[in-house]
Amino acid sequence: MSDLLERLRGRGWRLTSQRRVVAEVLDGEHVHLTADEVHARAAERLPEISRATVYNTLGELVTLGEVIEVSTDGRAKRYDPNAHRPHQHLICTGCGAIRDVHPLGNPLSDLPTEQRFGFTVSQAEVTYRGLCPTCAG
Amino acid sequence: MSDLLERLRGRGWRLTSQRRVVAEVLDGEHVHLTADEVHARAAERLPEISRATVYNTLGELVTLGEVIEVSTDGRAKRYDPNAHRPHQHLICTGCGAIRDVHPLGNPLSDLPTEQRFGFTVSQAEVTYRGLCPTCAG
DNA sequence: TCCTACGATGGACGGAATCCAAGTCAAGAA
DNA sequence: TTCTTGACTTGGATTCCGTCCATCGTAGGA
Repeated sequence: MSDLLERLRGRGWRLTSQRRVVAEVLDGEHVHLTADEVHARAAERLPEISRATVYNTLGELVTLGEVIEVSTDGRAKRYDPNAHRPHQHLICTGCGAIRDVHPLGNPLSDLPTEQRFGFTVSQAEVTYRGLCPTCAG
Repeated sequence: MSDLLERLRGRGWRLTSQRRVVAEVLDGEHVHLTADEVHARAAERLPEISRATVYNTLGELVTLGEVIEVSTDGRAKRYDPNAHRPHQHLICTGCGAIRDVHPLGNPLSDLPTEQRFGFTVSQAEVTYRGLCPTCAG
């Protein structure tokens, strides 16, 4: 993600301090932050950044394919900067911790044609759930 | 799901008219309703049922394992009464339509031990996305 | 340096879900 | 059958998450 800003500039992005800070927050963290968490971390460096701008920027990054939006539960969406390596997620049902995981095979190929009902299926998202070592005690 | 009410009674549920109506709505519909849709259908039979009661009852049914909660996107959760047959979901990214699907194999077995990071993994949920025949035009 | 269109701001707004205090009632007890 | 009680329901307030919008500011080209 280090050359993210260069790539964005190449796509005609106006490089504002707000966008730079949001991109840096995502770059530095290999976790899965909510929009509000991104806003909080961004505000440490740029105190007057608004929530609307964070939402706008995250939405743009998702549209550009630089960040993946993960809605694991009914709560706040999380933003995953690891967009260029296909992966799935493993979530602890105790504490909510999220890990990127790489299952075997391609989940998409497990859905036979007669189970697609005429849909043009383009994506398969797998969420594994269980207890992490800490929560399992 | 026909003997659902009997099972619930056996678990010490107080059998109120509201709970009966919510269970019947889910029983009769083999689709994936939102809480508000359940409330609307329930209100046809029991006009004064409140939204809070519908939320309470749905939450209890989920806790008891009689209904599955599906949070597909950032929208309203959907409630799937088909809880006793393992299945996955195929969602149209255009109109939001949901279908139950049965992929080959067991998704859980695709996650090798070294990718479990000490977690006790108990569930794998697969969401396929694509365009339905109507939206693909 | 100036211009201007694109981006930022923050407060209002909206949908979804939860919370809470007060009222109601299912079902066991007598 | 009636009584009693605690579980259940109610609906309005509240929270949470996210979007919208009119206005202001500024990045970057001329």
